[in-house]
Amino acid sequence: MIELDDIDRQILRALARDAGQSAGALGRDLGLSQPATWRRIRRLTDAGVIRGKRVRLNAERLGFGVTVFLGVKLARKGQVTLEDFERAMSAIPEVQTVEHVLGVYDFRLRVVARDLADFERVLRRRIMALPGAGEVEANVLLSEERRPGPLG
Amino acid sequence: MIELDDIDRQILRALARDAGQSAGALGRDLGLSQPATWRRIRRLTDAGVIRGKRVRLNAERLGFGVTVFLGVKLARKGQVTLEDFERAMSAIPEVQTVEHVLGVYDFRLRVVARDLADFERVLRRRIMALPGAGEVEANVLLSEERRPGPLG
DNA sequence: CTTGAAAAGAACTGCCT
DNA sequence: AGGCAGTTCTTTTCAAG
Repeated sequence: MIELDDIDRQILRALARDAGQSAGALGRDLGLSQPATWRRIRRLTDAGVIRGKRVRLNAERLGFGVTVFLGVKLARKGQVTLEDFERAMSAIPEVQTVEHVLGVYDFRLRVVARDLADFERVLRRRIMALPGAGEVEANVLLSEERRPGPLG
Repeated sequence: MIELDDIDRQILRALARDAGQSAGALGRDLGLSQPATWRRIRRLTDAGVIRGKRVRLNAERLGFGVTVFLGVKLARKGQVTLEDFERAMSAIPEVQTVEHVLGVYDFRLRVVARDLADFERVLRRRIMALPGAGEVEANVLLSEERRPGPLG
C-alpha cells in the first residue's frame, strides 16, 4: 500500500483516461513542473500502482461488431481441472477475457465475434464443445462505460 | 473496416501487451525501420483501430483487494429510465465499469471494494438503494487473464 | 517544491528507392 | 509500401535555489 495525495490521484485519473500525454502537459494542467510531475509518475510506477500502458483496440473497426459476456459453469467438477479448462478457453482467439470467479458461475468470458451468426459458431463449436463445459449464460453488450474507479 | 496485413497484426498484438515501447524498438523486433513502424501505428490510429493509450492501475496496491461482477436487473421497468439508472450507477466511485447488456440482466457492473465488508456496504447502501434496482447476481473475482482478442 | 539546462531518445517530416 | 537523414519534441537526469 502507498500513501497518495490529491495530486497523485489527479495524475492517475488523467493517465487512466489518456496515457499518451506528456508529463509536461499533465503538469501544466495541475500547476506542477515537468520534473515534479515526472517524479510522481515514476514513484507511482515504482510502487506498482501503475502497471504499464496498453493501447485500447476498437473491436468494431476490426470487424468484430458483437461482444458477449458469458457465464460458464463447469459440469462434472473434478473430471476436468480448473486449470485445464481455463487454458482451453484462453486458447480460443475470440475470447478476450477469462475471469475465474466465485459465485453463480465458475468463469466469466468476454467474447467478440463478427456478428451473431459468428458468435453462435464460437459458442457451439468452441466453447460448448470444451470438455467440462456446463451451463452457460449469455449477455450481449449494447454499450459500455469505463471509469477510473476509486483511487485510495 | 480496414485492411490489415500480418505486420499490422503483430504491431497491434505488441502494443496491446505494452504500449510503452517505442516505434524503433518495436520495429527492430519486426525487422522494420523506425519510420515505417511509426507510420503503420499512425495509420492504425487514424483508422480508429487504436483508440488511445491507457495506464493499467493496480487496484490491490490502491487498497482495493476485492473485485465483484454484478448482474443487475431493473425492477419496475418504465418507472426509471435506463439512462437515469446508468448515470446513477456510473456516479458510484467503486463502480469501474457499467455495461448495458441484453439478456438475463440489464446491466453488468465491475465493482471494487477494500474487502468483503466494504463491498457489502457498497452493495446495500449504494447499489441496492438505487431506485429501480431489482434482482442482483454477484460473482467474486479470483483471477483474470486478458488477451488481445482476434485481430481481423 | 521550483527553474534551467543538458544529453539521450523518441516522435515526426520530407525525400528518395 | 520501405529506408535514410534530419528536425522537433519528450524524456530523463542533473545542478542550484
